[in-house]
Amino acid sequence: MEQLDHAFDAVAAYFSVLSEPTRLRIMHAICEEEKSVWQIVEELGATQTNISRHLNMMYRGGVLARRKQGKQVYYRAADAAMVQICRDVCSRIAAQMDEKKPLRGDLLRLMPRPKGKKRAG
Amino acid sequence: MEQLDHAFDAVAAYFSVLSEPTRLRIMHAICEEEKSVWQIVEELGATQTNISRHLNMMYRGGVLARRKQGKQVYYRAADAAMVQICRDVCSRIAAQMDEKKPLRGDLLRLMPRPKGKKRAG
DNA sequence: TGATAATATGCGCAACTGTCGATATAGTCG
DNA sequence: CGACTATATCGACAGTTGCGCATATTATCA
Repeated sequence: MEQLDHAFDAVAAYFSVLSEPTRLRIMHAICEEEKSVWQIVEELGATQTNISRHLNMMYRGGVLARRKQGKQVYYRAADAAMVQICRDVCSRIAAQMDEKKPLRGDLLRLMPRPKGKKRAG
Repeated sequence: MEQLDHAFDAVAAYFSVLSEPTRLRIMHAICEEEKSVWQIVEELGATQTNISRHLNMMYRGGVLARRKQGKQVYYRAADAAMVQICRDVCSRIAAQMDEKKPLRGDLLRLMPRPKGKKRAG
């Protein structure tokens, strides 16, 4: 029955991708629209080496998709449901937190939805 | 604007709790009903030291709740929504996986719901 | 072809994390 | 109180991870 180990490992690996502040900032930066590596580097104020490594890890982990155009590589969220899961976690943390904490408001503003896309209705 | 750092740190910390196979096995073991530390130790075949440490970490991280009864301490999922997030992630991973892989079926069977509780029809 | 820009990678280091054995604490029973 | 059980914590160690520097790779342009 310990074949389930592989399943737990896979889930843990997936959560691991999201368990790092820099990678969450990346998700936050590109969840609305795809951006090039350098755009992300400037927006986050981090080193190119570091961002590039995180982006590649997230890509291999199935969290990000990428597109090559000329010299640039554009990254975007691979899966809208994944971004939604991030929002859900933000809601959970905010929920068990004092309403007056500014952190609570910040949490609820993370990972905004793309603006161009309208839901039917 | 870098006050958001705290928000990202908080979310990363939350995901970190779920980014470890042993802790996911614990979630799987107790998501249906609360269990004592020793029950979990036996079910997972791990050392008491290790399980106890993980349980405490998950408790402090807000993922588990606990109840003391005599000598035993019973742990349970603190938040049904959290368990649902685990299921969502399982679904996501399974979705981008070959249907014939047995791992896919395993993923979809993780974190079963409590049997006794019925939703309003 | 060479020069330049955008991105990825090898190496080393410091910090963190999961694990274990041993032990400490808390609760129950006699 | 002491003996016993259930759980938590301490100290150490190996493996992992995030980071920066330097460098390699890929693509465009002259």
